[in-house]
Amino acid sequence: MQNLLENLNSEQLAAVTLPDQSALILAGAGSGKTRVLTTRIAWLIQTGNLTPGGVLAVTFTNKAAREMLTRISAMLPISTRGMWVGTFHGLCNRFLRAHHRDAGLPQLFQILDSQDQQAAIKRLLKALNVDEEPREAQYFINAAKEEGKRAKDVEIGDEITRRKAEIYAAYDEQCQREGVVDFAELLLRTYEVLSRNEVLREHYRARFHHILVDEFQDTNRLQYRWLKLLAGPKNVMFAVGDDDQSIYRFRGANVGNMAEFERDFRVENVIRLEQNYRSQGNILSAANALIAHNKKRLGKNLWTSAGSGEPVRIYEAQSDAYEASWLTEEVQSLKRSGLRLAEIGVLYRSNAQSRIIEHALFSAGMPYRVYGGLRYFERMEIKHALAYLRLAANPDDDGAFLRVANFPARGIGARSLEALQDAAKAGGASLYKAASGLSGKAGASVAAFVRIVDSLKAETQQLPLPETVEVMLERSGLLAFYKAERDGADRVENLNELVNAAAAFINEAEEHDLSAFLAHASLESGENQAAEGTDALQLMTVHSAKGLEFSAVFATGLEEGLFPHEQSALEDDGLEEERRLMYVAITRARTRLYLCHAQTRMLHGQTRYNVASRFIDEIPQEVVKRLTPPMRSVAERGRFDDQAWAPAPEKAFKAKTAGHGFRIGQAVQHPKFGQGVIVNAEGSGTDARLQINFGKQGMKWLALEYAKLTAGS
DNA sequence: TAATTAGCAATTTTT
DNA sequence: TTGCTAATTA
Repeated sequence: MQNLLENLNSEQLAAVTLPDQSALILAGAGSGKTRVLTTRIAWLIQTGNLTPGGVLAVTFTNKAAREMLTRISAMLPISTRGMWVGTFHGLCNRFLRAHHRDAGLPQLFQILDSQDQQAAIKRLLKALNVDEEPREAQYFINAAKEEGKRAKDVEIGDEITRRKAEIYAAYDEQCQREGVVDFAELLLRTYEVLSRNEVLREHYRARFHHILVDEFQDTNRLQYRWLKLLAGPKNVMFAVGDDDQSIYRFRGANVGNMAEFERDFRVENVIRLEQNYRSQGNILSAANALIAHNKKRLGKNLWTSAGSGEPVRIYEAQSDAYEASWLTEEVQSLKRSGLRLAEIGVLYRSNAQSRIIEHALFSAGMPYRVYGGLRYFERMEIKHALAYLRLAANPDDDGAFLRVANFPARGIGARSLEALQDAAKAGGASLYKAASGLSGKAGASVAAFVRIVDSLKAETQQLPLPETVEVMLERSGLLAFYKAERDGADRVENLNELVNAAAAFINEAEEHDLSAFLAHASLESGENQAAEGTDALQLMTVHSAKGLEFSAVFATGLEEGLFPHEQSALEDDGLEEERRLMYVAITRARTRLYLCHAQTRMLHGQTRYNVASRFIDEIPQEVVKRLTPPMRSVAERGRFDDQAWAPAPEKAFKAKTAGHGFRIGQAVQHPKFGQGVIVNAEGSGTDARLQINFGKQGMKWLALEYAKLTAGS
């Protein structure tokens, strides 16, 4: 026991050893949050307060769940089998498999990931013959479900909402008919079962005496209600989170849950973990000063016992290309000084920004790895393979049927499928069932496909999972198809990898059947990119960097309009969320932090002229060091062009002037809006209008004749 | 049925 | 500018 609690600081210790009452732990970045969470579980068990089976611990990612289990196993000589540790979705899946009857689901229900859901919605809209944006409908449905609302519960304010609610109702019917559930449905269905079934509810309430939640600031309304329902009046909730790192509001995360939790659970103990074990002093000062600009906070200040360390470096580049090539050189010099590339993170606000950075890195022969984009189980060929497996498990899965009926091509065209869909609709049956009634030429090719599905189902019934996958790859013709393709080598490799994935799954998971594997594939989208053995620079968005840390961090593209993103200005509370995002970026760094911005940037095929992000100004001067002379205008820039800090220009900067003395890129002063940069110009003479980026004041079109503009400093 | 082309829009994305 | 979808053509 002494061992467990060794080396905890006093706040961590207090959190770990809290008495049996609900608590909120405000855990700052790098404050040992996971350690507290896992030690708390281990301590409860070791002191006899709790049996492993009484633990319910919820995370947002599979990675975090695995990490938690590993750490608990390392601390205690017990099996973690009986614990419920997992993601909200994973745990709900487990619950619904166990109680599928009560939930009104088939035993082998399938899980739709976002991609599958979108496809299902598209199919539905087509069948209903309504003209609606699938994305819109998907957003509407998920938002409603996350509010805990069924179609009938949606408040109908106007015609548009009424239409969407109708689509929602039809979508739910379709899912029910096909035996599939989407991500939000996993949660909502579980919530509904627990609400109406008192026996089950009491059973789980009696079982999970302690409920622990990680990343609590990211919970949505439904997840919070789910937790509340499960906790009941007696159980103990231990919620760990950081309101300053709440960056997923656009996905439904509701920071307000933290305050609500304090009230609902009459939390007496709000413990703040403010000692940071990651970053050096100046970096933390920058983070603290920045986030202090936010009004809606629970309040927290990070500190460290490490020294102040290096200053925060600010680099101003002439263009996005300069930024990228400077970054490349800087990384090279860091590498020479002994830093591993994997210890360096390059962060940006949006994925589009990676392109130019990649270009520079690639030209310099610098190994890098980009996170984000397609993941293993999201790849097209894997989706196809999974569709065959889904049909083997449940032939009535229309989504899977449509996906692969004619892939590889076997003469089932759009017309055949339409005929089939009509027949299915008329008979109220699945496509698979309707297929036997089809006659003529179309009937023959469809029948051939049905035979493939049937033989797959029959042959794999008794086979172990990896062999099932192998048989499927052969029988479906997928392997043969990609082998014949010119550039199919990667896809063939990915498909073969699926056999390994199945083998790995039966080694690790408790259940070995096909539908468990399919659920796994839906819930765990897999690695972001095949891990390379080589040491590589890490490129990612700030969002995907959350939870990670690097010795050195480059935060790039810190410009008004980009970061904070211009779209955020339209959203309520948008700027504060952008600032939290910046806070996340800063707190990823251990010893060295670079903040970079460029004066011009190619965006959507046009050169944009940007001023530095306000977030840079919100960092105290005492902790920063400017690597470039503070430059105010493009006009002045020439003087610095040949200085050592500037890499060789790739191409001359283009600026146009319309005969009135002002030119694009020039800094100007306006009596009301202050300093800005001319971004665009139109007309000439008395018609001349200038578009000026005033940073905080926004982008404005001003008539030259009336605007009292003077050249800026 | 497949392949080409025009048009369009363009944050962030744990499951 | 890019990458995706929808419409058009061989």
